[in-house]
Amino acid sequence: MTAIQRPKGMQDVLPDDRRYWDWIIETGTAVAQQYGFQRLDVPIIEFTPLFARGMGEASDVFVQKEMYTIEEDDGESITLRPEFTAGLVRAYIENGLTNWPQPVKLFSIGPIFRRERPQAGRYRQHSQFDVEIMGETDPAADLEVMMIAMNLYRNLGYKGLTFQLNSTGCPVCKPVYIAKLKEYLADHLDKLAAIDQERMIRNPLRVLDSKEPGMDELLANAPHIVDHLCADCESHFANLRGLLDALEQSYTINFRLVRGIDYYTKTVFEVWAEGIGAQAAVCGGGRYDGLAEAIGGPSTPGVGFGSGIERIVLGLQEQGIEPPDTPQPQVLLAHFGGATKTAAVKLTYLLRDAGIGARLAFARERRSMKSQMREANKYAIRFVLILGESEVEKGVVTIRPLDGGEQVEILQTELITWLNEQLTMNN
RNA sequence: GCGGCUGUGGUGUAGGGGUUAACACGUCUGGUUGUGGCCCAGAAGAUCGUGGGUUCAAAUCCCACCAGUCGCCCCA
Repeated sequence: MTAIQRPKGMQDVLPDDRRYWDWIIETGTAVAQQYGFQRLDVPIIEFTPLFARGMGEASDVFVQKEMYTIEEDDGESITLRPEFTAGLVRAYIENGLTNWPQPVKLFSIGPIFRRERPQAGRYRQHSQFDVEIMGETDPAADLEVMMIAMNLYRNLGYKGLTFQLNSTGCPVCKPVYIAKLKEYLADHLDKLAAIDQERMIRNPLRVLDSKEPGMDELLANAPHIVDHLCADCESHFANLRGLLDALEQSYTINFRLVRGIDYYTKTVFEVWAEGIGAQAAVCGGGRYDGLAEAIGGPSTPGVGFGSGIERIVLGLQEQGIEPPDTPQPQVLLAHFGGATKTAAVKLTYLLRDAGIGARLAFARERRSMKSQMREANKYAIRFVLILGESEVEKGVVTIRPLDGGEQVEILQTELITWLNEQLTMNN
């Protein structure tokens, strides 16, 4: 029998990688809070219709088969969340946040699930840092979520990021544009690959995102949505750009940036990083003024983004950026079994209660000093506290500094004071 | 769902038909009685991804499957 393995597309986050996660989550939380956002967590499972609605017919079939959906005995269909936004909007409506002072600024962190074929930077379970503003149409709200993303990456020391920006219009101007795009593509049908011909029928905007060779020129000459926005969308977009310019935040207007789902309106954006494979977007988001209504709530504008933590980690590692050191105990208690062990255990917990991190050497029987010293060395311990028979008898502890300093003997009653002095030095 | 590449101790690799599968790192033990790093000595740890086939003989060649990985599709 072979040992059971983890399911496809699921990752174990080992301590070495986990350092990055903690750092990212900590940094993201700090940035969001600095902007006045509050954390709200929603369940990992929601009723399936929450995700099915609002996505639109084009993505319906394709997207839904990539969800982890469970049909329950009582006939309810539930789904492992494939995104954050729908759940947060649901919670906003269900818990009456509609009656809080508007807008409501929220963030969340956690796993999401998509049943796709894994590749670099794309896993079936991945985690997102997610930020949303509900109940605000001001382009300054769009700016705010975008800047949270940028701030996060900057605080992490990320280099070489590009802000990709586009507007996807609204229910008024988007259909008009799609018709124009379709018309143009139909005129050049012979130049389209089979896959793009399909896309043209199913979800024409996606043709803009085509990876087929030779599409650059054809698409450059195609109608671009920013030239076909209605007055409202046009001014929203101009306004947002003006604010970005005022902050001297560089960005690229990318007319090929599209989102496949119907609920997006006006602003769409991504942040791209180099060196993490074909899935270069480290962050994707936009405005979704139609979503709340689509899931049965009051019409409420919203804007937000999700940023994949695994991809941020990949990018940081690619750039050789190290997370800050995580705190480790700086003392280890060595002993020789029997009464010395009991004394060591007691002293260990005394230190821990006093807020001093301590590692206790484990040993079922008498264990050699050498072995315990080697252990201390492996974990970058600064002081080995030795409790042997003679120390226990005298009520002292021998302190062996591992940095080459002189070995000293201290009264056990003075140990905490002594350590507090030593450990604050050089730190 | 489709395609490319890859599967040898914990990790990284060598071995590309012939008896006990090699090396490095890591792990553990020891180098006198209670003292680390470096060094030295030793040990543990691999059904060579799984199953079939070819052959006197397979880690090695062939097929299938599985897993990983990269890309396509899709991307909320």
